[in-house]
Amino acid sequence: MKQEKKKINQLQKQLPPEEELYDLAEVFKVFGDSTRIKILYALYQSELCVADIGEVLEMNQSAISHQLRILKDAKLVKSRRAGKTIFYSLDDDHVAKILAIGTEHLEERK
Amino acid sequence: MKQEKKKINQLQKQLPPEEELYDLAEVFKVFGDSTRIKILYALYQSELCVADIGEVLEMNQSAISHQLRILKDAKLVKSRRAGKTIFYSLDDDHVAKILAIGTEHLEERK
DNA sequence: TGAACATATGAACAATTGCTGATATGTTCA
DNA sequence: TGAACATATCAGCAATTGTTCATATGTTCA
Repeated sequence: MKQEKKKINQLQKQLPPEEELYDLAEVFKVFGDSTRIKILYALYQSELCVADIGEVLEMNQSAISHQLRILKDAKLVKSRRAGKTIFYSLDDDHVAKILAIGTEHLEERK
Repeated sequence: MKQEKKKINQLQKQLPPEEELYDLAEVFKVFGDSTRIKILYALYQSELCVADIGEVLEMNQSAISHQLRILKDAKLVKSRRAGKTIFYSLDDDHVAKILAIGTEHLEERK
C-alpha cells in the first residue's frame, strides 16, 4: 500500500506541468482536422492566397479563412499581405516534421 | 486565367489521397486531448494498469478506460493481461517522437 | 471618394466529443 | 460455484467544433 502510493506520487511528479500538457494537446488538436491537414499539405507545396486554397480544397472562402485563423494562432502558418491579397505559408519546419512522423506512424501500422 | 487553373490543378494532384489525409487527421485528433496526452506521458515512464493511471491523473476508472480504448484503436498503446489486471504501455516509438516534436514546437514559439 | 475585390469575423446550427453513473464482462480464489 | 475485484461498455448530457450565410474590414484604382 505504502509502496503503491509512493509509486503513484513519483509518477505524478514526473509528469510535465499541467499547463504544458494542455498546450501540447492544443497543438495536436489543430492538426486533428482534415481540412487543416489539407491546407498544411497545400502550403507545403507552395505559398498560397486564401482564394487559391479554397479552390484547391473546393471549399468556400469563409471556411478556409476560419481554419487559417486557427492555424495562425497556433503559429503553424504565417501570412504576408500583397495588396488586396494575403499569402499564407508554413511557419516553421516543425510542421513538415510533424506531418512526416504522423505519416510514418500510419505506414507502420498498416 | 488558364495558368491559374493549371496551378490549382497541379496542387490538387500533388495532395496525398483524401483517405490518407483523413487518417492522418484522425491520428492527431487522438493526441489532441490533454487527458490522453497525460496518459501517454505516464506510460512513457512506465507500464501501468488502468487503476494506477486513474490515480495518477486523479480521474475515475471509466473515463480512463474510455480513453485507453481510443488510444488502443489508434495503435498508440498496447495492453497485456495479468490475471484481473490489464497493463498498458506505449505501442511504438513514434508516440514518444511525436510528443517530443510537439514539445519542441511549443518551446520555440515561446 | 466610391465601386470592386480579397479576406476576416460573427451568429447560428448540426455533429462530435469527453465525462459520469450504472451495469456488463472477465478473472481469481476460497 | 459465488463473492470480490479489475476493466469495459452503454446511455445520456454538456461542451466544443466545423461549416454556412451574412456582413464587416481593408485595399486598390479609376
